[in-house]
Amino acid sequence: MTKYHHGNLPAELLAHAAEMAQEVDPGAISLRELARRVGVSHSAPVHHFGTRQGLLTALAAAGFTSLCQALDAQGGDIYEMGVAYVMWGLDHPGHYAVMWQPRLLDESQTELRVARDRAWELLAGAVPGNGDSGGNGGPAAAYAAFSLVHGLVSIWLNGALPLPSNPRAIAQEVVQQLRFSGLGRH
Amino acid sequence: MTKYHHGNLPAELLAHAAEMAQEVDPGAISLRELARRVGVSHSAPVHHFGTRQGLLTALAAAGFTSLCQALDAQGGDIYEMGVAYVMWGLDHPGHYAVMWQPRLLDESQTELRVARDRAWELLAGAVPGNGDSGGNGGPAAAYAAFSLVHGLVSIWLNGALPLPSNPRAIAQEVVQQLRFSGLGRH
DNA sequence: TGTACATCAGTGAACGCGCGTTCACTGATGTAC
DNA sequence: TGTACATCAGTGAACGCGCGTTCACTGATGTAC
Repeated sequence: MTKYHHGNLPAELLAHAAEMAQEVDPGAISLRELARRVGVSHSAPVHHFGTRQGLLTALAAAGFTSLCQALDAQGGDIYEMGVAYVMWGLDHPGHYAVMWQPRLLDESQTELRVARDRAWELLAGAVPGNGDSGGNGGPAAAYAAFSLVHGLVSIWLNGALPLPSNPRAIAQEVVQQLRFSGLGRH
Repeated sequence: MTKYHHGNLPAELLAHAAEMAQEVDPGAISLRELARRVGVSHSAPVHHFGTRQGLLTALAAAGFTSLCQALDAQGGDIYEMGVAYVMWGLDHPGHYAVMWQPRLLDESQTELRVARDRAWELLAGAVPGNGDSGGNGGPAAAYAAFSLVHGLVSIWLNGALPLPSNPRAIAQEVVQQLRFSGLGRH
């Protein structure tokens, strides 16, 4: 059953790391506890990720890649992307806890920077008036959109406010509270 | 110079704890490092706060109390309160890092719950249609307002986006992006 | 089909360290009389 | 003014623990010939 060569250990380590990051402060994740959970020697995570920071960085990069897929599927509609962003965050609490925390991450990792930049382009690019075409939205619209969805996810994931039973419905209403210049109500 | 009885040690400990919380992940704050910085024995913080969690809870409670003062000074205007909230957060990064993280805190501390509830009432009470008077805003307006300001502070404090040189001006614009039912543009 | 060898994945012992918490203590302050 | 005593603030030694990282290693796999 337990093979010496696991075959997919890095992926399984990341999956368990995500689980841990959702239980405790991500800064408190330890490589040894991770190894224990996966049932592998404590040096195995080191072998694949080098350091604690390396692990968190890989987790964040994987998160951004997955988030991009979710955003891409929305066809560029700013409101639907907003809702998709929130729902993705709720579905990936462990990844989310680490993604927007540069202090925990190794910025020299290309994979992280690429995936994060891509996600940011998708988000900011969907804000009216924020693209290359110029417009009247200005940077404030992009700040507002990102703050709104990031804030909502953070509040719910941190437990600052209790997670309601119908988060999607509320997320939809909340996103509607943004007035984008030049856009009517959705 | 160094008196045995310090006179104001708890306050000084909290001040240094706030400094530390702004440098590192708040989950990584240690009582011993705090004591070292203040130049006091490592049991002194224990004497005053009991545990690590007790220290963080006291820090959060002090933050909420201070935040309430800042919000109170805005005369109930929702837009000005939003800006004041953001600016308070930027001015108190250490407190803020801990305030909306119930996982780190001891919820049995009455002082924390009282101060936090008070802050929440001030915020939610200022949202149009969210008071006892009923109205058309609904809970989504309150969610949106809180998400927006909390998100903006988080983004800037975490370094997810660089802090601009004129945060207040941007915060003002960002808050204006909210459309509150029954309220015209400010 | 078989052998030699390189490469990769995972192990487990060892290191030094900082931590939270406990405990009996001492120094300082204040109050009763 | 002086003495006794209670209370509070802060000390420092000691405990056991889990951690990140290093290192030489072994087991498994695959490839060249």
